[in-house]
Amino acid sequence: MRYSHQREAIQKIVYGTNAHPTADWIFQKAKVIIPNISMGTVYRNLKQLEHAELIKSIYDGNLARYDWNKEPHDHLKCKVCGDLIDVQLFDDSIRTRIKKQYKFEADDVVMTIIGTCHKHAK
Amino acid sequence: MRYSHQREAIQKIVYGTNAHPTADWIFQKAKVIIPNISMGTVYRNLKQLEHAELIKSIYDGNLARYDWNKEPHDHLKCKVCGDLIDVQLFDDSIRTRIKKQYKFEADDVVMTIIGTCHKHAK
DNA sequence: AGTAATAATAGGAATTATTACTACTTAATA
DNA sequence: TATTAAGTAGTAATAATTCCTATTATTACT
Repeated sequence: MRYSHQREAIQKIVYGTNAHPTADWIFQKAKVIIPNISMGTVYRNLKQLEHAELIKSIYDGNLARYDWNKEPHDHLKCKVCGDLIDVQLFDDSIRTRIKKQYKFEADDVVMTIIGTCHKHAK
Repeated sequence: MRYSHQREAIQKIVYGTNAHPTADWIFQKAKVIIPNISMGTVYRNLKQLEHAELIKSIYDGNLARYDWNKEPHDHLKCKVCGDLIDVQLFDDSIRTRIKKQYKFEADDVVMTIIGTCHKHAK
């Protein structure tokens, strides 16, 4: 993977937020630095960065979001404000359990807990 | 919600398979029964059935799938054959734990385990 | 049974997220 | 510094889903 100004900017944008940004959000930020950057460049580089394991992609419903946090972790999704909050719920023991119980070789556990975050407590 | 021939057909199709069908799969099946049914009708009714809690929707990556199984359950997604397998991994204790630990009111736990199913064991 | 009110439909256009294509540009390196 | 192949901008294409509108069908009320 050859260096590019565009990819460096995109990586810095993802690394600079905890907001689990979408491709479009990243595109808007990138335009400030590189005014004529195109959406295709954003998608291509996000895919490359993911492939190089420099970022992770997560699905929020039918929308892709990106995360600099490469450690296995889960998300609390607040249905009021839409926030995605990083949490650490399960350790590696889940993989062994799944393997034993279902004869399934687990690579990745993708978990999202949908509910209401503390900001909207009544 | 008023009766319609179309909705009845769509519900029966979802109830008649364990394949976690997509909207388009359901559309193809529905056309056999109602040749000039339209995609909009399929989507509208799937949404209504979900709202009436007669079916559940699940996201497989960025693609919506539908499930007659309304009990809380999780999915093993095989990355080789694409199959989604229903499993029961966690009980209600997870909700209490999430509430205590993160002050988050959990409604639904959406979990997908990505890996390789027993059919492709080497 | 006949009719009025309105939910639901078919068909197609519009939208949204994402990918593909292509001629031009730029980073790596010999 | 000249070569070459990866990367880019700009735009067209695709896929999934939603929206729109004139027409149809179900239900409620005579």
